[in-house]
This record gives sequence, structure tokens and C-alpha cells, in this order.
Amino acid sequence: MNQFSVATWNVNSLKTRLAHLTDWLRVSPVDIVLLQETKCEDASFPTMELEAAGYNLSFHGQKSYNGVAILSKYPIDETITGLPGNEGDDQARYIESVISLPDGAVRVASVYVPNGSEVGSDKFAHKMRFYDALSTHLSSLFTSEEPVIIGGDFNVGAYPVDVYDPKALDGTVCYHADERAKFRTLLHQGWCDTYRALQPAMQQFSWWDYRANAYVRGHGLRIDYLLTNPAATDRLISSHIDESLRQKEKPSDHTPVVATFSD
DNA sequence: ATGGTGGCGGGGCCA
Repeated sequence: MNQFSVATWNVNSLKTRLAHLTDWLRVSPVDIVLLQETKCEDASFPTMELEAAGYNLSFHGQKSYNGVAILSKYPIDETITGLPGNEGDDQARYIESVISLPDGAVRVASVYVPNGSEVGSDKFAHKMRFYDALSTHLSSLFTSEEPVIIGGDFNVGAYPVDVYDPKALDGTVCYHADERAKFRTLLHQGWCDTYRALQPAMQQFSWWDYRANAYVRGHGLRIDYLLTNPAATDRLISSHIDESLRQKEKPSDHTPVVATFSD
């Protein structure tokens, strides 16, 4: 059976994490990689290094902040940059590409939902609006007969099992009821949280704060997801969190989530 | 613990 694999990873600066990324891809040659927080302008994207690693590229960046990208071993066809319906927002947080696999096309997107800073702040309101635009756009992709896979840093833990201390964190940014409701709107549309679908009760995290020894203390959240529409869910084989990247020297504060599908 | 650490860029913002 032919398979393909997809990963999402918030690298927290692509240039700083480039060796981690290329080393990892040599050991774990994922077919499609969805990156967030590349933090580099398009003109300085490390195209040569990633093409040498065997990937076609689409990217959407800006200076210092945000930035998303798609790496694919298979040809990249059409690409959309910026979240449709959110045109007034000039932050580089969304890119969507169609990939030509040997036996058909899949549509993938890399999304970096705003962190929200602090509940009640202007940035939090921006996060809520971003979710509304994301829900609207994804609802238009959901019923597509082509497989659609949305990966990214959604900056929210969906359920109590997804955070290290749900009682203490309840009401704080990335685990406020309003954010959980926005994210679960996507699940209620029918998008499949691939990791949770295959590990219904397991507690693993995808992000740990750099501060206060959070990783060593197990103080993490699962805020990075690979979501699939029914056409992609039908092909889902496995999904897991690869914690090894968080254990490296000078790691990203996030670690990759990977899923495999039948082609 | 309104701290803590890390990236960018070269001070303060963002996470």
C-alpha cells in the first residue's frame, strides 16, 4: 500500500531551527511539512537548503514575526497566501497549497493562529476574529472530494486532557472557554483531530513554555493539530507527536505532529 | 512568583 506522511511544526524561527529541521527530515523523511513561525521574509527564505533536502516549497513570510510555509516532496500546484475572508489582516499566518501525489491531489494548509497575548486584550479579540474567518473558510473546504489536511499551531488546548493542569489554566490564554469553543467549532463542522481520533485518552503535549523549566516539569499543552476532512480521514493510518525535537539543544518550544495516510 | 526564557534586532515586542 502506498502511503504519504504529513507533519506540522512551529519552528520558532526557521533559520535558527534549520539544522534541526533538515537533520530530522533525513531521519524521518516526511513527504509534506507544514511550518509556522518561520520569522523570515520571502526574499531570505532558505530555499537552497530545503530544495537540496528534496522539497518543493511554498512560503508566506514577513519580517521578525509569524510566517508559514509548506515543504513537499511532490509537486506543489496552486497556492493561496493569506486567510480568505481576512484580507484586512496583513500578518503572515495562512498558506494553502494543492499537492500532486502520484495517485491524485491533496490540499494542505499551514495555519498560525494568533496567540492572543492576554484574555480581554485587543490581541485576544484578534484571535477570536481569526478563528471566525478560519471557520468560514474551512467550512467551504470540508465537503471537498479531494482530501484536505489542515495543520498548524492553533494556540488552544481543546479539552482538559490536552493541558497539564486544566483547573489552574481554565480562563487563561490558550485555555479559555471562548477559545476552546472557537476551536471546537471546527471539530463540530466534522474536522477530525487526527492525533485524538487515534489516541482517544492519551495525554501528550506539543508545546512547553521555555520558562520555569516547563518541559522538565511536564507543563505542556497540546495546541498543534493536524485536522482532516472526511476524504482525508478515510485515508488516515496513524498520527503521533514526535517529542524528540523538544529535547535538542536550543529547541523550538513546539515539537512536530505527524500523520500518515494511504495514497 | 506579574517572574521566568527565547528570537529578533540591537530597544522593546511578541510568544
